[in-house]
Amino acid sequence: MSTSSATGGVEGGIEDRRDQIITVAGRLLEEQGPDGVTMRAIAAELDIRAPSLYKHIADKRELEVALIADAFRQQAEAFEEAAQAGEDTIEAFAARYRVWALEHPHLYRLMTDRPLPRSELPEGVEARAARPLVEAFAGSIDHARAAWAFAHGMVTLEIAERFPPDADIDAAWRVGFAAIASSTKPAIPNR
Amino acid sequence: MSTSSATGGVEGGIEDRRDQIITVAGRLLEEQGPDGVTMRAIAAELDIRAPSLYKHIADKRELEVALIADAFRQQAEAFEEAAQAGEDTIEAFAARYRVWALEHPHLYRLMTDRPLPRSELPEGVEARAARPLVEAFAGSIDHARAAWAFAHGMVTLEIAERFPPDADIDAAWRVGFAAIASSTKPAIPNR
DNA sequence: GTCTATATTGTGATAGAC
DNA sequence: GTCTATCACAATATAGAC
Repeated sequence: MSTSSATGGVEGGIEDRRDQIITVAGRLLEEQGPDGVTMRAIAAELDIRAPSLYKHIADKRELEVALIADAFRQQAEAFEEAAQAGEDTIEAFAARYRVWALEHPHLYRLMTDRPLPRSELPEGVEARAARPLVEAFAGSIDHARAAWAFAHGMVTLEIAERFPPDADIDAAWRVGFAAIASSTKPAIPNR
Repeated sequence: MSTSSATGGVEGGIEDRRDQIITVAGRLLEEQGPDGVTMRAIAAELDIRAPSLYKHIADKRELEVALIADAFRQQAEAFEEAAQAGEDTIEAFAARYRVWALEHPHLYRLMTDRPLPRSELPEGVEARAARPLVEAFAGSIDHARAAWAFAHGMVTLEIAERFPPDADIDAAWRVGFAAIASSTKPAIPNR
């Protein structure tokens, strides 16, 4: 996990501690879910007491913002990696999106189920993660958004275990993305 | 809201109180969000003390299950109402789905963001709510599921206020559903 | 930069009297 | 069926010593 701080600068010893705190918070989030991320638990992992954390971060919200910023960077890297490997089709991005989300289900929820703290996020992180998909749709923002909503719905229902036990999730992905991917450029491979 | 109890029977005075409790819980959920639904708050609305609630329900989970069962009934009614009015197209169901979800955002989340307590739900409620959409897709369960995922993704991102402020949400609905609705029967009106 | 002590606030749930 | 009293637990955060 890349845990570079939201503020970005390198200011010495306290910055290291801050990074440790964020890293531990992220690990607790994925291993134990949101309820596992308490100030006490974070502190315990670092062998200090909870009040000491407040010398490094203002409050718990600051931690969440840092985790969300990090999540966007990870998503962007996954997409950019795919593009560099020549896998810049809509289907390839969908596959990456699904894999990343299922590998980080709690982080995925943290970054999607509430309004984004956009003013506190580093400039451009959201746009960077979105760019490859928009480009794959030749700049059609509405199609890109529809594709995103479909992927988000699928991933969300899969994470929440809300599909019926016998559902063929792969099949739903296939027909859904086939429909949306082909809607911009009907009979031509999408690039 | 139809608050008939999950057990179904009419057993006299205590059943009425149970229904009142569920009704109040549902109202608090929508008015104040999930954190507003505390046993103390429910009791206060009914002018009794929190411990008295436990003479009518076993625990808080039983309340949630009852609310979810009720939510399915409401959705089913919305779809069946549309079908009876001759609005049995995929687009019409999508519109109903969206409206219902946006009118009951917290209830919608309660019923979608965790695994369904299927064994505790009255038989058939889930299938009844799903049937109209599956029929509109001529029985193609994969297409119905893809359509559901798209609608769920849209509604969820809308409720969470996760779209960028300038996003044209209606446009995304249009292109997304046009793609999915036309993927089964390309050039023919979908019924 | 870490500590102890503590404020403050909250939750779901039970025991037992009436 | 309602009450009072209370348990058992947990959370974020601050004050002030060292």
